[in-house]
Amino acid sequence: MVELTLTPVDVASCAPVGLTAIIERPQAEALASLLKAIADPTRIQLLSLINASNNSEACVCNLTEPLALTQPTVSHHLKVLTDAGLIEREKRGTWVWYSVNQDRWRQLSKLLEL
Amino acid sequence: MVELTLTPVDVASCAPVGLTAIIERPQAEALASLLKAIADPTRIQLLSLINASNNSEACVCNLTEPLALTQPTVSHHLKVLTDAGLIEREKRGTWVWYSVNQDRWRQLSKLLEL
DNA sequence: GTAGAACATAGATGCGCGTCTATGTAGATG
DNA sequence: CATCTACATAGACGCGCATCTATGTTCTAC
Repeated sequence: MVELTLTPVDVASCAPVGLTAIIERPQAEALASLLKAIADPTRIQLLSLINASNNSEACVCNLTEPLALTQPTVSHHLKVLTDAGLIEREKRGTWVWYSVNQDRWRQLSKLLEL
Repeated sequence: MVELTLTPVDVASCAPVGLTAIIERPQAEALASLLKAIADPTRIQLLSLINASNNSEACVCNLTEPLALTQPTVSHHLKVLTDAGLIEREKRGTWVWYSVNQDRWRQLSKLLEL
């Protein structure tokens, strides 16, 4: 199964100056891939849960219960977000800690400007 | 076929203050629906084409050729964007003119803040 | 080395969505 | 009224994706 062909997407080339100029197909597909990674209710809740956690980071075991999902499903969504460069993964011992990539988030905001 | 259950999505209740606080399921679904409407390369190109047109508006016949898609397909995408409240529809004679809803766009930017 | 815990991966399933062709509707023109 | 044009709607098809169960991998502890 092909997850995301761009891992992570080259945000800098997604669009010249937001949505004001004409966007060619490759850049449109890159931006769409990035948005598609966020356009899921479970992943939106994951992002908010990570941000609301202590030190703005969380491990998988802290995320399964509030979402009432199985561990593999949560791992899958975290992988989608990681591949898109929206969150970062850090293994410390047995646990894996995820945190939001704020730089990438700011880049996305600029791409959606009018 | 169920297009979008929220038409248009109630953006004001999508999230309290962006993605900093915990987002409950209904708000996450509303925000996801809105993002899903944009997370398609064809619709991103449509938005950029409309913005780059004279007076920032365009009719369907001006959008089919640059995208190399059939007219029903373009109409379908414009309906998705219209249902999401991201563009507005105005019929003048035989032509239908579409323009970007800038207020809604600004609302979306705020919802994605960290 | 063995056992258990935390997480990832593989494979299957069912639904959603992007695109098409075919057809319907509304406005302009004669 | 008849015809043409611009656009919308209906239905079908094939791919993508969100979720699950089952299993593999890695680290810790004894």
